[in-house]
Amino acid sequence: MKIGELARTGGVGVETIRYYQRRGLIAEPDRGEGVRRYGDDDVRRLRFIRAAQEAAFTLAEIAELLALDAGADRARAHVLATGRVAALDVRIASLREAREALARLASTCADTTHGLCPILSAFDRPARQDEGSALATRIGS
Amino acid sequence: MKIGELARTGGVGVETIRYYQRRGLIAEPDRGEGVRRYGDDDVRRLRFIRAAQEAAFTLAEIAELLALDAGADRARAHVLATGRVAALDVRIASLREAREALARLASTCADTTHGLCPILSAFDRPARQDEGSALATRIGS
DNA sequence: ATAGGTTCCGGACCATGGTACGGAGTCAAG
DNA sequence: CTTGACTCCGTACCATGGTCCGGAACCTAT
Repeated sequence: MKIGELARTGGVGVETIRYYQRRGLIAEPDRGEGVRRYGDDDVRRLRFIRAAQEAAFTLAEIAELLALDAGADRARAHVLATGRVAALDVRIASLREAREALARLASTCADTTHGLCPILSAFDRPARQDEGSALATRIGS
Repeated sequence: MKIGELARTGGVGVETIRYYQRRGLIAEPDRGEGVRRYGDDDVRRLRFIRAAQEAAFTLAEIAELLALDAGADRARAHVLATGRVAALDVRIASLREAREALARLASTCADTTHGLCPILSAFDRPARQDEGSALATRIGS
C-alpha cells in the first residue's frame, strides 16, 4: 500500500505519517525505483501509536516503546509500563474528581430561575471517597 | 499580596500568572501608585484554573467558564458543564482501557528471563467499528 | 502518451501553554 | 538613602504535535 492508503487506514493525514517518520516512529521503506510501499506492520505500528497517545504517552515515549519492542529489553519495558499505569491512575482519579465537580455544577445550575451557580467553587471540595463509584460501575474496567 | 506570593501560593511561576492575565483568566488589579496587589479571590481563581486544567479543559474553555461565573448565565453554564461531563466520561473510559492494556503489558513483561513481551500488541483490543476516528478531540497532558 | 491524482521533500507555518530576557520602576531593610 | 529583591512590560523564544506549501517526480486510466 502507498502512504495515502496507510494514512486513511490509520485515520490520520499523510503529513502526520511523514511527521512520524521524521520522528522515527515509522520506518521509511526503500523506494525501489518508484514510490514507498507499506505493509501490515506499518498499520500495526500506526495503530499502536494512536492508542498509546490516547494513553497520554508523548511521541518521545512511544518512540522508546517501539525501540524496546525491537530490542526486547523486558525490564525496561516493565518499568515504562508500570510507571505509566501509576501515572494513569493519578490522571484518571483527577478526571473523575473533575467529572463529579462538573456534574454537581450542572445540577446546581439546572434551575435557571433561582439559586446559586457557583462555577468558581465547583472544584472547591476535596472529592469524597464514595463519589464516583457509580461511575466506575457504569464505565466498567 | 504581590504577584510573587500569589504565584508561590498557587504553585506556578510569576510568568504564568502574567500569561493568565494576558489570556483574561486572572484580573489585573489597578496598581495604585505602586505595585499590583492580589487577594483571596485571585488565589481561588488560580486554584480553579489549575483544577480545571487537570480536568483537561483548555485555557479557552476555562476562560469561558470564568466569564460565566461573572455573568450568571445559568443555562449556558449548565450546557457547558453537562457537555464536559459527557466528554470526560468518554475520556475516562479511554484512559481506563489504556490503563488495563498497560497493566497487562507490565505483567507480561514482568518475567525478565522468559516469555513474550509484546509491546506492539499491548493495545490490541477486540476489534471495534470506530477505529480511525480516534483522537478527534484533543488529548490532555 | 498525456491528464489528473499521488507521492516526495524541504521548509515554513500554526496553536497551545508557557518560559526567558532586559531595562525600567518600586519596595523594604539596614 | 542606598542596595538588593521584587515588579512591570513588551517582546522573543521554547517544546509539542502537527499542518500546509510548492515544485518535481511518479503512477494509472483512458
